[in-house]
Amino acid sequence: MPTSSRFAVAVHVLALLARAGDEPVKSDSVAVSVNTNPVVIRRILCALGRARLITSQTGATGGSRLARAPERITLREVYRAVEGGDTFLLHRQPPSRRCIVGANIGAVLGGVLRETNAAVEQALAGTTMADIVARIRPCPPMRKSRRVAGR
Amino acid sequence: MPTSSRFAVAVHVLALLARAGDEPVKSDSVAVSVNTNPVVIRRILCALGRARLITSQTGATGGSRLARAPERITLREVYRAVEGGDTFLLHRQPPSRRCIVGANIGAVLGGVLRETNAAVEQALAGTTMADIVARIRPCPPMRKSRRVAGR
DNA sequence: TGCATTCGTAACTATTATAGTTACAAAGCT
DNA sequence: AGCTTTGTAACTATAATAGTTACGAATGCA
Repeated sequence: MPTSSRFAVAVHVLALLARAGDEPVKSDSVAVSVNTNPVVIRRILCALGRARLITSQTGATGGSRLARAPERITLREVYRAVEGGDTFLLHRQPPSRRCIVGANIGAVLGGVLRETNAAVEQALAGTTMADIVARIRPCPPMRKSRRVAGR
Repeated sequence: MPTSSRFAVAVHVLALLARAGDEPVKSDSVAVSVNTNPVVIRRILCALGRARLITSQTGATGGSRLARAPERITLREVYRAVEGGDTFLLHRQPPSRRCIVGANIGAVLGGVLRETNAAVEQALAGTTMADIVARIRPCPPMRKSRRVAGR
């Protein structure tokens, strides 16, 4: 069983940006909503920026916003941006090559795990950030001039 | 990204038992093939026993063997036995409930992650230990009286 | 019955991934 | 110029996993 909440945090972050529309959102206000440290948020934002899902700007009026419409951002892209892609792993140390099973299990399992990771991505591809935002609440988007993003 | 090789090791272990047929396999000989410590193997075997996938016996002529035919053991069962089930997780600390996104993202993501975990299990359900063994090598099963299991 | 053998498990250490924190240079407004 | 925010480095803290040693309990056999 793994341990990373980065995907969940990334979706949370993008939902906040989606609700903010054109208004840039600062990492500090995101951190308040996510209830964590701003640097943790900036690391996620950085990964999302590298994946071209958001754009960020420094400066007093800076912050981050979505690079495209929420309808055009799938959870698959978010997942790849922050988790690198492969969730299911092989042995840590390579098995004994002197045993037929040990010598071949890597290749056999590799195929299975590749298919499994593909199934994950396919499942995530079916949901967009627009779907997420729509499910968050059946109500109009946030108004301007609030401190905490998406309040 | 997670970090557990238990699933890979468990499949490796079961492949060894499958190839051994009725002959009980000792944790020490499994450990040699997997290239790790016997206690690590025994912990996996213990989990597989709790899931009724194998049976084990103490004593000089003891060891472990499959509880049923390899055709009737799916990777889904193996996965649940050693990984508990949920690979995709939510936030570590709960988000701010004072923010609409924070207050609702848990429920929304929960649904998505449940579906994703289900997709994983469905993908794994399509392969049995018999498939794994068949792919390991197109050759007859091991002969008796070998020290290292499955050699 | 006594003994060698093996499992199951506790207890501890080592390693690694993730998250949290402090600090600061670089970028960008006004 | 001066204030603000991002991006990142460097460090600490926490937690999961794996590795190791040790030992009681179960089992079969002489």
